[in-house]
Formats: sequence, structure tokens, C-alpha cells
Amino acid sequence: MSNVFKALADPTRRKVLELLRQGPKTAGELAAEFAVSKPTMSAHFAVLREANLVDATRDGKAIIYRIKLSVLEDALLGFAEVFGMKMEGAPVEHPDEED
Amino acid sequence: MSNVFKALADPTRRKVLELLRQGPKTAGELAAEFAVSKPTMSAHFAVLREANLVDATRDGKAIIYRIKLSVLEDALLGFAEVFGMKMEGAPVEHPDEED
DNA sequence: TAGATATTTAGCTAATTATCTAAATGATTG
DNA sequence: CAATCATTTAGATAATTAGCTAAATATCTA
Repeated sequence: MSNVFKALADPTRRKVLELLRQGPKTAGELAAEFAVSKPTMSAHFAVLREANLVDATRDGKAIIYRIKLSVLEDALLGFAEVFGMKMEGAPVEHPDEED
Repeated sequence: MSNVFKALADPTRRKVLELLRQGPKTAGELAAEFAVSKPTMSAHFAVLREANLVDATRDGKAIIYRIKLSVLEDALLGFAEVFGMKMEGAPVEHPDEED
């Protein structure tokens, strides 16, 4: 759980998650959106993977990243609960997500 | 906003916020709950202050910390919204909070 | 199988962070 | 007003992090 917050602490990684919210994207497609090198982006992806916030699958040459919305939701929800906040999951369109 | 997530990235600071959820506490009372030195705790408090997540007021010798629940809520809510999550504030018992 | 393409790993550096002890500041009290 | 109490600031160190370039790995294609 601490890993999730660590992952969210960096603006680049939050932006990656936002982009993935629109649908799965390859490492290259994601990297193209940022002004840092691909190895740097790869390291960010690794942090997101370790936090279990994204899922990576190879498709030919490319590696496709998908957000694991439910993990993000559970973390936020669990945290919010401690503070008496109520939270509901996205009502629709979870990009198909399985683990 | 990034400051809020940075502040939440550390488990000690999240625990401090949880303790403050129960009501205002002095720096010393908070520090007593952790196994690190007071200067270390003081640095954690500074991070929380910079993130605007807590409010500090002096009362005699002691400094009293209060959580600013609305700031935490707004940050979580704003972030959750991007991901299509719906979130409501705590229905009751915000510890009296003014800025 | 020899490129070409996509991504990650290795190895490095600079900046940031969490931690400590010792010293300084602010406020109360004898 | 000197001692004491509560907290922060200063100054140091070790660990972590974000960034880079160069090299390695994995896959496809000509």
C-alpha cells in the first residue's frame, strides 16, 4: 500500500496513469508524451508495476501497459475510509482489467 | 497538489494524519507515538505543513497540530475524479477546522 | 541470419530524503 | 532572571531517487 502512494508521489507517474486511463498504450507511446529519456520512463514503469498499478504484456516488439484501476481504487478507498470519506468506484468503463 | 502526494508517500506522515483525525495533538504527543527522534518528527511535520495538510498553532510551550481534512479531501477528490471515481466528503465530524 | 525496432538493464551522477546529535529559540515557572 | 520544558534549526551522513548515456535483450522482417 505504501508502494502505491510512493508511485503516486511523482507527477510523471501520475500522468502516465492518466494516459492509461484512456486505454492501453505501449511503452513507446507513453514515453513519447514526456520530455525524458526512454530508460527514465522505463524506470517509472517499473515503479508502477511494483506498486501493482499497471500490468505489462508483450505484443510483438512492443510492451503494452494497462492501468489496474481496481488497485488504484482500493488504495484510495482504503485510505479515504480511515478519514471518514466515502468513495465509490468508477460507475462505468473500467478498461477491461484482469490479473 | 504534488506536495500532498509527496507528503502521503511516507508511512510516518500518513500515521500522523490518522492520529490527528482523532483531534488536535501537540508535536510532543505525536512524536511520542513514533520510534524516531523529535527533530525527525519535526521535519515530518514541516512536510505536512508545506503540503497544507496540517495547521500549527502555538499554545504556551507546546505547538498544536490540527489536520486540515478539507485539503486532504480536495486532493483525493480531485485526483479520483480524473479516474472516474466518485467520492464524498466525510458526512460528519470534521474536527473544527479553519484556515 | 543480419539488420532494424522496442524496451530494459547497467553503470553513473546529482539531488533529495530520512535520520541522527547538538545547539538555538520561545515560553513558562520558581 | 535563571532553569526548565517543548519544539525547531543546523549540520552531518547514509540511503533513495530521477535523470542520463551506452549496452544488452527480445522480437520482427528482409
